[in-house]
Amino acid sequence: MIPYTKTAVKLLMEGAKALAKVEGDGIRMDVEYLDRTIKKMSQKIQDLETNLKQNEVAKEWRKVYGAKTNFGSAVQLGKVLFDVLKYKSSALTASGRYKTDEATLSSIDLPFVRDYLEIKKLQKIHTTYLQGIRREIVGGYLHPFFNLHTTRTFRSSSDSPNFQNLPVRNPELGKMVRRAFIPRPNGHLVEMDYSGIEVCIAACYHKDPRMIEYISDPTKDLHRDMAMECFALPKSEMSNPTDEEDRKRIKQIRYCGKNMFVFPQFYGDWYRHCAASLWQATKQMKLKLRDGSSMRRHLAKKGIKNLSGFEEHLKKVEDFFWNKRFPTYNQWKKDWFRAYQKNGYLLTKTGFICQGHMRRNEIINYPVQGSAFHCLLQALIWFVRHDLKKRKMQAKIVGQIHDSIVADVPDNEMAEFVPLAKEIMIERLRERWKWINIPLTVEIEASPINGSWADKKGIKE
DNA sequence: AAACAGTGCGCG
DNA sequence: AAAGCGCGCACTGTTT
Repeated sequence: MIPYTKTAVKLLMEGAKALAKVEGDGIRMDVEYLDRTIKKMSQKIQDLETNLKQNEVAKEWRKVYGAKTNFGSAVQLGKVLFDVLKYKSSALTASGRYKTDEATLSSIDLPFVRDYLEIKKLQKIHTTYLQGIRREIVGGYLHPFFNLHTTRTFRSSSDSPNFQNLPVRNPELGKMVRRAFIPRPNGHLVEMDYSGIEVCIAACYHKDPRMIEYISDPTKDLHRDMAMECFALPKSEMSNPTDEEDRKRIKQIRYCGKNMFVFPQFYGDWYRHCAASLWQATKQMKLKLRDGSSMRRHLAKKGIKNLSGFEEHLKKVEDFFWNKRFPTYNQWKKDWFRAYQKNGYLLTKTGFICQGHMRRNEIINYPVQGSAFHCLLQALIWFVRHDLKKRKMQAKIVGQIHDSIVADVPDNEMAEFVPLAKEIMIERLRERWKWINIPLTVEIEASPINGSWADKKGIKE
């Protein structure tokens, strides 16, 4: 993929300059907190390891491997569990070895395996995040790199450390890491997030009227609707929560619809794979109905008794999704792929050409992923190279995560900064790129004054 | 010692 | 007809 039009080249050049400024400014870090937490974490992991090594399974492991024993080796673990102890292996890797990822291992009901997974998780936090970040801090500031030249789709990437994959989905671990990121004195860390930008940008390509309706009407909710269809639930089960717990229950089911059906389908997944993850989720996430009965039981009542029955059901859901619900989107995918087959390249809305040997799913996804990021990049360029400078503001952009921008804003500039952010990211962008014919929305969260990134909350506007 | 493939896992 | 897109980092085990 190479930049094609003049405007695309300009976007990359200005983007590189803006990001260089972001890298140079850096983000302030709470080094004392980090050092303290690294120490605590090392101790905790060491204790858990000592415990693990006394387990019967560990003894068996040593019997097999002797001096070569390495509790960090997933290959050894696989042999011990599946060859020696004869547990049933449910999946193999691409090269035919036993799979030992969390999804596979969590089905084995052994204290050893549970503890092993717990240690793994903590080790990831310790080495990749806490230590990995600490190593890169200079003079109290962290300067992650943001690259525009590494990615197939002309998104960005980040490294040393990667600022774009800090933990967040697990709230406890997310907070532990994000607590280390702080604003400059008397400032706020502010995160501005384009909501559902890839879905919006996809709609600018395919222009499916029913999808546009979903995006434009705030009372509509595609993820919830698809969760309902996937699990054969009536609307009453997914609306008007009775209490806080019920709200969480609905949220979990919606999460499954979003991340195990809707997004995978957009990216070119198919019903069997979706069925497998959803089916597993009913058990692993212990999905329930309002009366407390299990999702599996509910499905059984609907005549869906096992995975293959669920696959059949998902096949119908998928068919309806593409052929009845979003036929225009479906047709666009076909036409878009055919055009690539004929021409040998594709052109994105932001002026980039992708060429070379690509698979169908790549053809569908690259233009969307790239253009969505370019919206963010253009906004970031305006912030860094135009508006903040012109207004002589002290606010700084300190990072970027594909569809969100992180800024460090002095308390006395907040009232100016927030409306400016909305103006740049929504109005000005739509003015510049007329092909964006979908309303964009931006969610803004901020830390309290002098508070860390872990404490960010939605702000009143 | 450095490079590489394979695996797993963090994020959008 | 084919069958999730894009990244970076740590670690193991092998090859150069």
